Amino acid sequence: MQGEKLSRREREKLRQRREMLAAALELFSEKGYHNVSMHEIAERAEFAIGTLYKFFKNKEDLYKTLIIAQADRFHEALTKATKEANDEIEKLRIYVKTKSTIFMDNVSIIRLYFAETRGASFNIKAGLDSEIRERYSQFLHTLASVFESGMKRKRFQKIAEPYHLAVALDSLCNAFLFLWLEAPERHLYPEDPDVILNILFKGLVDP
Amino acid sequence: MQGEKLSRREREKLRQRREMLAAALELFSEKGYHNVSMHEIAERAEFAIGTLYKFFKNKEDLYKTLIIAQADRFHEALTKATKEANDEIEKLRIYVKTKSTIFMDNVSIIRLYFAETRGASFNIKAGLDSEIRERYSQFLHTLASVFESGMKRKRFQKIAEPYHLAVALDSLCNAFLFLWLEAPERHLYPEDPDVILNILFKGLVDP
Amino acid sequence: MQGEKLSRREREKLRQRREMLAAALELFSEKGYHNVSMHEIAERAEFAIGTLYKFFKNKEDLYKTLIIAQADRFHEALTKATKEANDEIEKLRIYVKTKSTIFMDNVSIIRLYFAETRGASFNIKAGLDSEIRERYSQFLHTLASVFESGMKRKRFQKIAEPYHLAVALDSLCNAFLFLWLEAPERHLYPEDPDVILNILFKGLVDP
Amino acid sequence: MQGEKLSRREREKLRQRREMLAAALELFSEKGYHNVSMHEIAERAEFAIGTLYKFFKNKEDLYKTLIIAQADRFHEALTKATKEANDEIEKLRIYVKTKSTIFMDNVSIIRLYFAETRGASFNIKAGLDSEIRERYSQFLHTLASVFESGMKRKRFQKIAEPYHLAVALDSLCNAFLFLWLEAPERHLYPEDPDVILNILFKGLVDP
DNA sequence: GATGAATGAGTTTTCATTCAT
DNA sequence: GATGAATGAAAACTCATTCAT
Repeated sequence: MQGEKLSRREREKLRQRREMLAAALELFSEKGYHNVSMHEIAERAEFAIGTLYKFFKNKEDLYKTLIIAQADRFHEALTKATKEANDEIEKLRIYVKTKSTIFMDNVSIIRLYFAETRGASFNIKAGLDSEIRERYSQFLHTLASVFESGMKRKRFQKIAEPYHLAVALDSLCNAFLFLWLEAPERHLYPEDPDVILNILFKGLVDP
Repeated sequence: MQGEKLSRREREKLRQRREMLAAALELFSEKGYHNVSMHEIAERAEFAIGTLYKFFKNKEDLYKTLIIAQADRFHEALTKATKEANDEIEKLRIYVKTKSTIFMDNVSIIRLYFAETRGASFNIKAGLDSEIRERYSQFLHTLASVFESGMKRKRFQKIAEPYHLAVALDSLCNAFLFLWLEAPERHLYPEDPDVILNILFKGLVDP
Repeated sequence: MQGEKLSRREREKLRQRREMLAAALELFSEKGYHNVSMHEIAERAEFAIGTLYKFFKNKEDLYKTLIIAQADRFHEALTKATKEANDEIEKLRIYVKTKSTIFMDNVSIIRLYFAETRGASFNIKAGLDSEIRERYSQFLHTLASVFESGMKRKRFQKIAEPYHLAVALDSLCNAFLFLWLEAPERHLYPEDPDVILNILFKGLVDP
Repeated sequence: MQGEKLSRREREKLRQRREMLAAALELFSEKGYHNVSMHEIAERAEFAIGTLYKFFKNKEDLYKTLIIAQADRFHEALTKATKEANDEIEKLRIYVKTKSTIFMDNVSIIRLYFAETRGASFNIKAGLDSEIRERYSQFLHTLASVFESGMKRKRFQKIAEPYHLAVALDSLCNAFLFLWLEAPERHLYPEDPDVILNILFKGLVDP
């Protein structure tokens, strides 16, 4: 993408930044925003506290950068997932599978992410909320377009607005993934995306 | 239930307690647990800080009391809602309507509640989590029994486990309610519970 | 002493006061001045906090009253002890014995007392120090008079000022009693007052 | 002992630490542990409160450090004093003189020290007590050995156990020094160690 | 006269942030 | 450019004391 070559200096900087973000991610997801100190992060990243502040203007900035980076990573992967197949039904199946995998592999970040999108954010003033939600909404539109094209191609019935269906599918995924998160032994979700899709695809009430 | 009359003293105490909880609720939901100080709560409630500590032994106790009281209130109302009609479909419709009403009328509490049940509830030391989730799970079983009896009575198809259907319905409600919360002007949800129920009732894919 | 009859009202008051002082003594000697709250004292004495303040104008006053009352009790008993025999040597022996008994029977008060007379009093501003020390000094004069009369009657050599000898004897008693207090099993003081008196009576160095 | 040169940084640190301890010592001995706040100490030492906490992890740590450092200093000086002469009587004379000098030069510390070794040392949670007393007891054994060797060399009569004589001598010193402390104008102790030694050396009662 | 609810000043401690070296 | 010592605002919580009932 970025065709320009980076100088050694710049590459070094990027590496440092990544290390700081990695340390911060570990700590925030282990203990939560308010229970992690900047000193702790600096120490874990093996930088001086002053250096940390050279890269991020304050704790909130660091946190925001982190969350947005992760959210982008997830949305990108999910967007890509909806491009994988030609058939819309298959697209949705891949989407659910991909989402499950991301979720399982990033449990701690996911918790942070939901704290931001759902919970009473500690952060209202900072506007992290809106930025994250904006991106989330953009992603939902991508997902909605799958439903839309499916309807055009008569693969799906018009039971609801495409955007609403996107909302519905995503919320079902989250709900079942959380179910699994809280009691992995009882709810063996991730192995079968069809549990979720069935609910959406089949009618509960006889037509 | 409580047949005994309360003395004036006791009634006064209860009123004070309610005022403190109300002030705390406002502040917590505005700014989040960690960004609210006990002094702030005391001031908003128009009591001295010492008085606040007479009623709640510490900040966590106050928070926990608040969350659990509200959760119980909601679960009770929702449980009652599922008893209102005889027909299962009608039960679900009433459920969705009731949930919407509660949601709209208690936006700030709802935010707090979700921070606890969904978000990285690092907010507060362990314990509240599990207590709240336990109650939530109990409620889901109540909701599941509606699906179960509906299946027995052939009103519903067996497209998924009753408990999973309960999870699905509740998560759909939450998702659409949040949608409305974030942009009330665009998504006119609450007027029509059938948007949600349609998704569940009708099949997206032709059988 | 006080010939005047006390009314029932007054007797009742005195009883209450005594109960408060008793509760305070227990608590102060268990946990120390700063680790006891007025509420605790009121509760232990089974009075309301307001009633406690009717009797003592503040915490310091209560403490002061308590310490002085106890000191007086001890000084009185010790003064009486020096009157018991005719012979000065015997007087001293009785003094040491009495002091031991008092010490053993009132260990916790003694600790408080020494905190006041020796330690860095928390209380310098209040002048408890000086009041207690004044009484202590008065008592030492009483003890000194035993040495003085013993010298006049040629029972004692004039190895030092009578007052200095009083200081010496009392400090020896305290030292050995503390020795016992800290390790009762190793230093079997109280059984033998002569250990102390020997040191005073016999010369360490050959004349 | 410490052959290594300290860097400027380290020397600076040590100086700061000393200043903090000096400020703390002044305040503690003026007003007692519980009547001194960490803010007060920081202010007197002319550091920010946070800096104080960089050096001592909490108030108790600061206090403990202070007391033990001083106690060690005194015990060292006194132990050295008992090695100065060959003759035991002379050793004791030097001991008394040294103790007087220390006492006079360190009145405020001495007050604190006695609060800890004698007074109801409720001041501070357990632990300091025993550590200080242990060291004191060790020192008494050193002093006792002077008496013991004096007895072996027939310089002293066996009027009591060496350890008891050590206790006696030390308590006599303390008693007379406190006498002077309270009323320097009346009791001109420090000029003449023989007042104390006479009491020990000469018999009060004719043999 | 007794009561105990209410008060709020004061305490210890933490931690984000700055800036001289 | 990196460092980390120094800062001090702010938080949770306690408790002596008052005063309306």
